Amino acid sequence: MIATRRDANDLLLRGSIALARVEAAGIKIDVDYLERTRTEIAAQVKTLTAELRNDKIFSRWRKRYGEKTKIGSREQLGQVLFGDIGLPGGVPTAGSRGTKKERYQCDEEILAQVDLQFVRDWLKCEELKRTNATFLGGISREVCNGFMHPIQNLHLARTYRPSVDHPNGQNFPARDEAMAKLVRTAIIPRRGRIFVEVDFKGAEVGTGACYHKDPVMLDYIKTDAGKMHLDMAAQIFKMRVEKVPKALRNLVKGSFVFAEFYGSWYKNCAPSLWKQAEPEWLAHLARKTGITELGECKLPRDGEFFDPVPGTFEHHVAVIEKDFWGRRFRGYAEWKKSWYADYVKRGYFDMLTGFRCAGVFSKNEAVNYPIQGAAFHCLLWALIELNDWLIRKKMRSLIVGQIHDSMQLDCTEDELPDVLARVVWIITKALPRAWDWIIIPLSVEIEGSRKNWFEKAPLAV
DNA sequence: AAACCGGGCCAC
DNA sequence: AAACGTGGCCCGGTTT
Repeated sequence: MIATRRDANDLLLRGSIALARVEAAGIKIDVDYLERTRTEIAAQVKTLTAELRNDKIFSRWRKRYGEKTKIGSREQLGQVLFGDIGLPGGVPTAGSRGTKKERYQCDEEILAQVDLQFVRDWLKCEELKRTNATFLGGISREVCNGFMHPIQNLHLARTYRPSVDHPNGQNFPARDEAMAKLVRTAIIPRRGRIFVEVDFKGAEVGTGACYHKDPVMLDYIKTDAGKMHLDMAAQIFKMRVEKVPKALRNLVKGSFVFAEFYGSWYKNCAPSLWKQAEPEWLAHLARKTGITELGECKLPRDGEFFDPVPGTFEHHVAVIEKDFWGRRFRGYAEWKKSWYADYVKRGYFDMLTGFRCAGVFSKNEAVNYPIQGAAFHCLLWALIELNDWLIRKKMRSLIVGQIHDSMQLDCTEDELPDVLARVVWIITKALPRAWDWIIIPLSVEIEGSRKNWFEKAPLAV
């Protein structure tokens, strides 16, 4: 059955009702830990700030800005480092708010190249301040009787994805181990329960394949979806697949494969890969190919195009990109083209889940929205089913959150096996039966902890 | 003082 | 021709 706009409306309504219950349930917070940690971090920030103020770079900063000196100002730091001292690396850009005033770009990537203790300490200090303000502070502000109740929105994103606010429970640190620990330790299950996270494996890649049906992609998905990142890493860095280090595979996954899926291109991917690659990977590539230079990677300007120079990494990535879309994932590329052409002709496009997007969209938007939206709708469908079942069975276990392709549960010990079995059944069996456009196998990853979100580990079903 | 905006950074 | 998609939120800086 093809999903209709009526189906989409029903999903939105039932989804809103289910998410209202998620909001009401709320997530338990270890308030003691939270407030203790906020105090500790504040003390660390104070110490670090005092050290920064003793540095001779800060004297220079102070001399220049006087009363206006603000130690948290990136604009001022950039001016001092790259303007006054004249360190290399800073790029002046146009100022904000239509003013012509130039300022130096001063993000972490640029600052990481400055070999000064002052700058390393400044970055550390800012990260701690940000963690305390955005995440721990954000939770603390919203805690009520030991629970936070983030607002679940289904009507804000152009993609028909969800968003969450007060606080945003979808962007708590995960990748940086230290930051993740600081924040996620505060998220705990109710007394005697287990905090569970159910994750849709490869939700977006799989949903994309349901649109374009690219045979190579389908093959990867049916055998081992992760293999494509390995293959691309091997191709780009001229290694045997078995020799590709995990970190390299992850770099290629993020900075090439997914970037390309979202619509990036070699002019952006090549510098990103080059800058993040370990020296030994680049040395290996140099031995194999003679490539020792990134290349200019100059973006088109005033109608002028700058061809990559053969022998550079830019050129190398351009060639691989051509192979990526012209051979490896040709079916995906052709789908993008015809999908966009159809949209331009009609002025709208429909998702596999029945949602219609009408309006002005760029090519990247028009090909990404339907994938992102429908991928989330799979999770939403499962969340609604699980919620209904929990109510029907008078279970005490609760759904407490959702992050696009995962849901967080707060399960009682006695219900845990049944809940997990049901969730697996809903996603892997009931969902593909309900939506026959799903032509790929669905699988889930389940983790949990009796302590807190950070301590989560795989759970056996 | 409030409103607004850009830059930056967190997640998927 | 176009060129990384979607959000929330913090801070600093500027305008109202």
